[in-house]
Amino acid sequence: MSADADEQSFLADYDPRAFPPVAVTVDLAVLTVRDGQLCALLIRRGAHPYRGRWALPGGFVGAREDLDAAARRELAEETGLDGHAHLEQLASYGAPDRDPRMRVVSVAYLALAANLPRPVASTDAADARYWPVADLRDGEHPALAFDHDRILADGVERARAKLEYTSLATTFLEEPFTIAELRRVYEAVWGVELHPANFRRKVLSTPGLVVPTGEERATGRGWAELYTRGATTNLHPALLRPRPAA
Amino acid sequence: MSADADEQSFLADYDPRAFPPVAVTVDLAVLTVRDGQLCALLIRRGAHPYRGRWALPGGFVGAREDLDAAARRELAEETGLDGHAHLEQLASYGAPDRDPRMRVVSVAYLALAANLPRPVASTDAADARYWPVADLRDGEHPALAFDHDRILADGVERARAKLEYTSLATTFLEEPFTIAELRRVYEAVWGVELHPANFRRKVLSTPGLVVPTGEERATGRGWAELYTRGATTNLHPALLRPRPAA
DNA sequence: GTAATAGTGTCTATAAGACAGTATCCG
DNA sequence: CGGATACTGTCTTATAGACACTATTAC
Repeated sequence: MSADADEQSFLADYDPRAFPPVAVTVDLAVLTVRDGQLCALLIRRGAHPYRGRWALPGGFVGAREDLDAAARRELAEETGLDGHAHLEQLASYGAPDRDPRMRVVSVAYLALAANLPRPVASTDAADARYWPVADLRDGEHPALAFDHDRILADGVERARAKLEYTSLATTFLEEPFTIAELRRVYEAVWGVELHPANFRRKVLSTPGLVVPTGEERATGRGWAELYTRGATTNLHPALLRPRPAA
Repeated sequence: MSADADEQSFLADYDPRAFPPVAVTVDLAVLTVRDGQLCALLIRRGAHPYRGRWALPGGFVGAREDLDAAARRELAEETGLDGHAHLEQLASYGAPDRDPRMRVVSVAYLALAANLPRPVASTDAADARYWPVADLRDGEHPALAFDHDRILADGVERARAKLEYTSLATTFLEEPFTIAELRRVYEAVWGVELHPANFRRKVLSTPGLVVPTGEERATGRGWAELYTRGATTNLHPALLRPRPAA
């Protein structure tokens, strides 16, 4: 009741046996674009609970490990990522019953990477592959384990939103890339068709977004100029996705 | 090494004594606008560590308590908030040494509320008051306890960004309010001056953002029309803050 | 009167949506 | 040839920034 009741609860925390056991994990929503579709890396669980169900990759946070470091370690373990991928914290999920075994608070991360050849089904899981998120949404495949449907949905929405005002779309591509390839990333992530001419004008009129290499690449028909990522990370004004009618 | 090494680590978690003790807390960045300044609610710590330092309000997450529920409970305890305040998860902070006593992972929340008369210095802390965030930034006052400077800075930036594309600014005001009062919220949060005429046009041209009551209020000089919050929560197009030069 | 504020109207620059049109290549 | 793609250019509309102007009130 006194002014340091707050402190007493902290002191209670100080005794390892005085507070309820909680595990802290990181879960990863790893997104990439494959064959024109936004895909998420999923792991098939080999044991209970949710045995046989697909789940986001993730794992325990080490005793003296930073949250970001744990996410980076898991990303490397699950994808064998060598190049630079984007990694950012997404949100935390801690419903008391989200894991039937014990109280688990999961700090979810969002990772964006260029098309990865091998899903690395070796290390930690029974199976691993990239699933188109559109298929998962349609209920065509069973729901994910735990609350991972929700986490993945939040991650996809974060990625969709960030394409509007950042240069993150370029992290889905290997350098160098063409303007049309960049446009197809936007189209895959947003699930819409964009006007090629207007998209091109918008991208090239944003200083420092992409840097022309001077090279060209033979595409399906014709030749397309090649670009690398520029220094600009924030888009002003934004490249807004088409709204579902006004 | 086998396909369920992942599972083994989960089973290890299942034994409460087999994983390192971690405490999960919620910390609140409670923002309000007082006297034209964006202010944050801070609590003066009455005990070690960081005794006497100002800190964000927060506390332990109950054994079977959801994260959001813990944040709502703490907000009610610390502010005595009766009316509707906005509350959303901000991010999680889990550097291994952020609390000298033990491993603590804090899930931070951002709360926005209308001007609150009494800081409620009674319940949990030695002292409590609203501090203008501009003063804290200038280093005019000592740094906050733990990593709360960082959390508060992240919360302020989140609030600033969300004013651009949501109707959240209205949660800083009691109804009914004038367009000028709403503008002063934007000016306080962003720390800039806005053009009154253009701001008015923008707000009134966004359908459903504010609803005229038909009443008027005597202001300093003259009469101003009164409005209440509308149903629109997302602003399209956004009300972008002035950028520090192009 | 002056100073400050609420509110209206207008001009201009910018940017986006729509679309015409050329050049190139594949089949 | 038709069809698809890379790329250029133009027209229209919507919006934001800047600013002129009136009305009202406090002092």
